[in-house]
Amino acid sequence: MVEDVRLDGLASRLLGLAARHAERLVGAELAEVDAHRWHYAVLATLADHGPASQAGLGARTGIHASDLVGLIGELAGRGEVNRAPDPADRRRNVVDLTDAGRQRLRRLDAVLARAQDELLAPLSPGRRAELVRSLQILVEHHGRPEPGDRDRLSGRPRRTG
Amino acid sequence: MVEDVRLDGLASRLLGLAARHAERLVGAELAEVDAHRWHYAVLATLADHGPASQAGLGARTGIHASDLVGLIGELAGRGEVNRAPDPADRRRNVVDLTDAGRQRLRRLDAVLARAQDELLAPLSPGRRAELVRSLQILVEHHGRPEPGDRDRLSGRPRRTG
DNA sequence: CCTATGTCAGGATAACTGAAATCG
DNA sequence: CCGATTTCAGTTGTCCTGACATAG
Repeated sequence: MVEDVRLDGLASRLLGLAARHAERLVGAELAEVDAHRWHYAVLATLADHGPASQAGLGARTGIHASDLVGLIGELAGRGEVNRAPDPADRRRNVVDLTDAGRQRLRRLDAVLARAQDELLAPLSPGRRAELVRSLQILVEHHGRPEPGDRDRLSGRPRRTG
Repeated sequence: MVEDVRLDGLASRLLGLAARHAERLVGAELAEVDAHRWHYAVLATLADHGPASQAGLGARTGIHASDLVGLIGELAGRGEVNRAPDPADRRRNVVDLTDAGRQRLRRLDAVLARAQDELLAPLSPGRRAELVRSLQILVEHHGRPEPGDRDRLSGRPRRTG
């Protein structure tokens, strides 16, 4: 007799709301040190898996190839990564962490840890672990979105309609 | 020894990924019956709480007032809701479900239930309940975003940089 | 006078599409 | 010739701001 209200028990809606809170929180804390989620994703991936092509980074981070171009450009401009053509396959760029990048990552690791803690504050440690586990199961099960896997049908609201 | 990979255990990231999957899935299924998440949110809210002003609907659904204008217009155009000026407070519109709207909501309830089931398929019933509970705790704890509560600092990547 | 509501026009951003140039 | 990679230009959807008219 707790729920006769449809929206408040909808898993998909709760996921969206919680994700929005998380993105705001993390985005705000990263902005304070002049960073962005994507910056962290790239730096962390390079640290955890070593040098990679942009295509490789895209596959691991989920960041679209076309967005990676400018993103890597920014990080390279800050001297946090190195971008150089791959001698072995000259279509590719090899992207690698610099020392400055490693240093920055340590800073961002701390910021991220704080943000996660703030985000999960109302949950007990057991619940936090369970939540992370369930989310991992979900994203693994549904895999990465294949290109062209969008809604193929119309029916969205239009402001001009 | 399971995780030396930073991104894969990040709650904020997992929430974002899972939410994206959920939105795609629900969006695709709703599109098949020519509907949108927002349509369902409004119809369900009216069914659960009775007639409301647009401001009231915005508060309950989280849909922005400026987006509600066109949205209610669409639903009214389909004959699923009724929009009429409130005699008691002539700034307001009273929005109410029509019979067609109630009928459509029953259809959408079924579609949503199917989508939730697909979304949560890899989780046991116990895990599903736990997940929903944890998400509810999170969104309640973090409340609704107050107006003007955005990131006030710069530092996001720009394509033109 | 000040606030609430509905409405309109438009901005910011994340995620995406499409296509071109280059190379394997 | 086909496919992968990087790059550029542009689109879409969601959420949001700012301004305004009207009403309490």
